[in-house]
Amino acid sequence: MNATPSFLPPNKWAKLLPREFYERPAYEVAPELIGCVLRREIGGQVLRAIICETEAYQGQDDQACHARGGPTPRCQVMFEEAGHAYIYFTYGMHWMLNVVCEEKGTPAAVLIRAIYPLDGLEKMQELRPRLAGTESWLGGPAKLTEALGLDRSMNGADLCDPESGLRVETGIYVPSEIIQITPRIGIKYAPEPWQSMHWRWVVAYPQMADLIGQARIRENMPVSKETLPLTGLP
DNA sequence: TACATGATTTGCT
DNA sequence: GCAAATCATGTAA
Repeated sequence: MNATPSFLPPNKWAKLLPREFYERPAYEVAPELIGCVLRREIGGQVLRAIICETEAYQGQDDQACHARGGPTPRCQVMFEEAGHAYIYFTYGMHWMLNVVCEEKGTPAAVLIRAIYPLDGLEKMQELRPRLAGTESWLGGPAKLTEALGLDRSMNGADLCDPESGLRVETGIYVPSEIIQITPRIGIKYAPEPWQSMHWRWVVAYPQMADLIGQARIRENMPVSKETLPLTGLP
């Protein structure tokens, strides 16, 4: 990957996505999150990245969803207010980042599977030195949580709080033609039709790089006519 | 309390 | 292309 691009416009243009954005089914939120900016503040540093890949997990009917059996200590957050982070541990070593959707009581979340770095590359490489610099070093749900320093301690974090160390901002416009829609990854245990539901949205890295170079700012998010201004930006 | 397994990554063949 | 790594979680007992 090339050096940190200064392609995106100044941070002061970014808007925090409001809670209403998340208060709908995950399969509606997931494609809308493509192109949005994930913003992390850790150790006094700001890390930013564009969301490239998402998956939707929707409701107790969805047999691939952690919440299919009702609330448990792990997935409790999915039943709570939308706009919070659901971060869980799996395979004995990996943390996964999700964004909680839907009204309280209806479990739903969007798994963030890949991001493209904008700012704070140095810090990300420090947090995740193994493959830093290679093309896909943030292309994978466990890779990005490591690079952003996300773990249990950020589970339940409010992504809509301007003071939060993890939040989501408006980003770039991504034409729907370049978004691939496929079945979800790693859920072969799930019965049909859930295993084959096309609830995964992907933009390939090279195409995302091109888009970021063009920096077409996405002015209007579908649900959020009113967005909250960001504060305290460097 | 015990046990099977996973929204994965990596390295080796 | 395949299998090991590694442990919290959930389900069963």
